[in-house]
Amino acid sequence: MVVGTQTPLKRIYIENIGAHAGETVTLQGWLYNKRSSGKLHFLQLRDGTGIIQCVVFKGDVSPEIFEAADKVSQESSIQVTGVVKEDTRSKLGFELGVTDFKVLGDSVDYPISPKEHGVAFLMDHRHLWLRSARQNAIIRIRAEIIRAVRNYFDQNGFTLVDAPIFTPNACEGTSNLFETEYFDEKAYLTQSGQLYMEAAAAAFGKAYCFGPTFRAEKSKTRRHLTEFWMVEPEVAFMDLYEDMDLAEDFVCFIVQQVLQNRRAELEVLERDISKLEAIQKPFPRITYDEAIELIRKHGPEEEHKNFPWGEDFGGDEETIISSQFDRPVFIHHYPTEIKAFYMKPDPENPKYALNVDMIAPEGYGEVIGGGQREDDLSVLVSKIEQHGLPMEAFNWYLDVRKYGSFPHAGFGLGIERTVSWICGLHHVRETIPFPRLMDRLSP
RNA sequence: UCCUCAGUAGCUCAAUGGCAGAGCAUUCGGCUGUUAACCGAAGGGUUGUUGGUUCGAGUCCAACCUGGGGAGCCA
Repeated sequence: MVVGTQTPLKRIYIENIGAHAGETVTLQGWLYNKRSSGKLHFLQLRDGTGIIQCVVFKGDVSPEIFEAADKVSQESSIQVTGVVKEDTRSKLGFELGVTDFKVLGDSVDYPISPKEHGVAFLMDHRHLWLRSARQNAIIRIRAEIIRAVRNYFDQNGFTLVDAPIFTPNACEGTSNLFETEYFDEKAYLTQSGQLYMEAAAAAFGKAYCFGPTFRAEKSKTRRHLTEFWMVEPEVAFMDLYEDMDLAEDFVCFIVQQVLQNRRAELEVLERDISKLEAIQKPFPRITYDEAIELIRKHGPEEEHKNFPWGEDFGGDEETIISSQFDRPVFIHHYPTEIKAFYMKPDPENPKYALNVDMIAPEGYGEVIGGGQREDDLSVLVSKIEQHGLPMEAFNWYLDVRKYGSFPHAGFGLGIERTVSWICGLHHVRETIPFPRLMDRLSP
């Protein structure tokens, strides 16, 4: 603050307005919208923590200030001083009776008007779109979910072990990776930190990583981004069933934290809160075979009646399964052959893997994928050979089995799909501040 | 990669093969309680590109470009 003789302004944020009723305060922010009525101007001021109506009455301010309030344009940055008044007509419960007003920064021809816009236009202006009440609510809920993720693991004995973004090889050999130059060799952007977490589990017992991951798939659906964030816990001496216990406890915690701390934002999004309040332990657990039966029994199309065993589920099938439950559902024991090489086959029936997916309710699809890892060195070596993967790239990974192998399990939770589900959104592109899609690299 | 729909004012959209339109935004004027305020006026157009059919094309045909929705792939 400037040291001087001027009266210091009492600057506050809109979210704290209730504590200042009757006081003269100063707000700084942007003009969200304006309505005018001859001798009255109603300025909707947005400061990032909320929106408040500021009433400029011609009789209360100088002609210059009244004129300035008349001319101010949408999204100009402004400073407003006035008296905080309780007012039942306001959604916030308070208004500001303006005594002083000035424009800090002009805004000429702001492109996003109060009326409707198309998705492409809004995505081109994503940097401005984030100012809108709805996008603001989504990103605040995303931040709350991420806080809950970190708090859960930090408070339950996990150590944060960051996985690298540059990786030397196509880790799982299943999906397309982004390739980049790394001095004189090729590197790939990580698709998962899991293999590194397995090494971390041997060092820390309980470990997790949280960061961006990348997939170069040409997927063009509401559930896919090329850059997305994943949290991946891995625990030594944990089996598949304890893995499911952990996942359901974790997801319940996230939902509870959002319900507790971001209710106002859920209301902005008109989210059905009762659907979230239903997210309680235990979650139903069904096998892949049982899931197939559900699809054949409840699928609306003819092709569902004959859904073949051995095929992975698409978005359609996931929706059919999730519609049978009011909370997330675990599907475990998929056919070993359709799962990644590191999944451990069930010793009692090696045709099935000790893996698990968690399908979110309301058709939001897979939010978690995980399971128990192959811990037998020789089995893992032959799996790598079967999948045609380069053995030398996995030498370090095999060391985890070579030096004191141990049963272990973990999972990965996709942040954007979780945000999409909890917010009740149609598309994951709104769940991340600056989405990266097949056909979108900017802004 | 495939299927499908669309592209007209800054934005969202109209216009039977026959004069290029509206709402919002912008500018000007009016209004002491507005809630996507309202009322009046003004400015704003190479109808995605190229070619074709036709007396005449925003409209019909072909190719291409861009975008939306979906599938596949994938998480």
